[in-house]
Amino acid sequence: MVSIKDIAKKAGVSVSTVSYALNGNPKVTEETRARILVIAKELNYVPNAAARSLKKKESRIIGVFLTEFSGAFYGGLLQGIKEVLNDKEYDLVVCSGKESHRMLPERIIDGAIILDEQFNSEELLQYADRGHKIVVLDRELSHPNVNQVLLDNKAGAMLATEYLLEQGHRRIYIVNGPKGSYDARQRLQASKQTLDRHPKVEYIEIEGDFNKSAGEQAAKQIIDAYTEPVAVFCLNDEMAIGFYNYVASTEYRIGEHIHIVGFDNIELTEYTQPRLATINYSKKKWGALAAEQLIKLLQGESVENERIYVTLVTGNSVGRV
Amino acid sequence: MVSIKDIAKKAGVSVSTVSYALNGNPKVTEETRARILVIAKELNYVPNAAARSLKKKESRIIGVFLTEFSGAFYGGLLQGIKEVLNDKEYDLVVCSGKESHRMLPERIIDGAIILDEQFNSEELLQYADRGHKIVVLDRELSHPNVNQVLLDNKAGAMLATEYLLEQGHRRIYIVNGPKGSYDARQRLQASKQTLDRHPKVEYIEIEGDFNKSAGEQAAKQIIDAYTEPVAVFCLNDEMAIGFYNYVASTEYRIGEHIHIVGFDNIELTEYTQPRLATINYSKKKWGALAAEQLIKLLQGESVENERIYVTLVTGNSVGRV
DNA sequence: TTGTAGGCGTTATCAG
DNA sequence: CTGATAACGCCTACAA
Repeated sequence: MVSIKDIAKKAGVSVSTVSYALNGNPKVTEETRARILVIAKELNYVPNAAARSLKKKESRIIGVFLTEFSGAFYGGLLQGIKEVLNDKEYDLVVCSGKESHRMLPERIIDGAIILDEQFNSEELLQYADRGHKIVVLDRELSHPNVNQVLLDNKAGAMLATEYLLEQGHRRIYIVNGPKGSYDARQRLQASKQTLDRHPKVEYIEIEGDFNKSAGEQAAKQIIDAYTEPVAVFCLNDEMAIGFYNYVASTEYRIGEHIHIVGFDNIELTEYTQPRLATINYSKKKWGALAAEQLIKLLQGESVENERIYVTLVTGNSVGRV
Repeated sequence: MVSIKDIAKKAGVSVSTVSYALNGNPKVTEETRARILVIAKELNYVPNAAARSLKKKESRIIGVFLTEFSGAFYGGLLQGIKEVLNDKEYDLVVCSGKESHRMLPERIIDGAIILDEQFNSEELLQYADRGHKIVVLDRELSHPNVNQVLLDNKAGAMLATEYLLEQGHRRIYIVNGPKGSYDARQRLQASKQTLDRHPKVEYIEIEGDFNKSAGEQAAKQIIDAYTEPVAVFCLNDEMAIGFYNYVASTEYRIGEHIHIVGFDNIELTEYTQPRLATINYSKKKWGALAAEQLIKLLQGESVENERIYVTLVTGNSVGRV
């Protein structure tokens, strides 16, 4: 392993001069600097991150914590994060699972972005107390070292629900997300609140977990009880896709017998027949904003919690009654 | 930041005793060890990864390099890698993009698993020359510090092609993958080779890039020229899904007018109507094997290149002619 | 059984 | 402008 010591020896200068030269410190002549850079390249020198971290107390790496590595959902989000970070000379790593939590306290990463309900808030607060900077995308958490960038779930759920009402639907199913999910809780609550203002509308809640199979289950349940056209608000698109798949194996038609609206506007919705109505927001912007907030925290700037706005995407999955 | 020094002071012992105690070195009494552990917990001590890495010359972190963060495809693979690594007390981070390549030479990670055609082989070989251990999943690369774990693309393509032939198809389209892809090249070659043994069979190659939109394009092209039932081998499932979506907007039916077989057996194929015939292999096993090989390399064991076997999954997307 | 001390590769503070 | 030198936090001979 070649270190600045080796370069110093070969160049006939001291290690400090090498260090200055490599870091572009103006203390050293442009001439010797150039000479040192040449030698460094010759020797294939690469700085040692551990040594630098140890000294500078930062790694310039940010960790994003996800529940699982699957999920086509994450692509845009991570892209948004990455672009902002790279721009600020930070690097990004994606982690999952309890084992990798250590990256934060052990200072392998300088900060964390959390989209993992399983990463519990108490643990996060402990890290925040120790001075680690964190941005959460999946919960409310108040701490000077923590910033929130949350979806405007309530607005989204309201838009979706009102869309169904406007189209004349009076019998509405809501397919819920998993118990622990902040997003699901918010969406459900806002949807119910909207529906409660329409006493004539009947609504039924069905359990779900944000996975395709839950959508299939819900579809089966609804179709088994089918008497007349109904509307369904799946609290995410993934379940809506499962719903579609189940319905496709029956004689019923989406947008005719069963009207459905989702949430997230995942890429796949473009390909569904008929197009799934859903709630859209920019995943990339979400990620980018989260990254920006984290960098501000790291720089000691004060930041306000942020909200990601959402819009309704209409589609033929919802017809008029 | 609390270090072993602080613990030593509070415990009235030397730093080395603390270090021994924390690392379970039998040199220290069980009694003092216990006392030190209590104090460490009290002070909320967490070891500093940079210092440890610097000294031990290892981080116990493995990096997986992917082309992009999206792709539902990667879930199982990463899960397989993660399980093996965690079992061996290694941690996993997922990286993407040129900026993160530095993690290897700077020794932030102890080794790398590559599934990213854009990470060019020359650069990889440089790292291998410097002693870094690498497992590649997407190319052939011969070097003592590099191990390959490749899919048996040829067997898969042969199985898929022969399946179409057995079902009586005599007019076959092959929708190709992107130019740079090793997998695509192998699959195409094996498929052609199989078809060449059947001079009566007509086959046409269509360009593609492994994305859904390419499948749609191919479907459009084939349907525009449609005269009689045809068969299609999409070199991956993603394109097959795009193909399905396009066909769904026409009056043609998969498995009746157009027969189609894919490759990868991604989760979504279960939900297609009719079920997509495809080539299956265990993504999890692939990842697990890659991780095992990498660990062996890191331990200085010699390893043979490995191959992941594949099987045919039949489906109603292919009918008899 | 415990303590002392040197060093891992860098950075940064001093003098020179 | 350049060079010694002392950290950073941890590990590990070797000495006591």
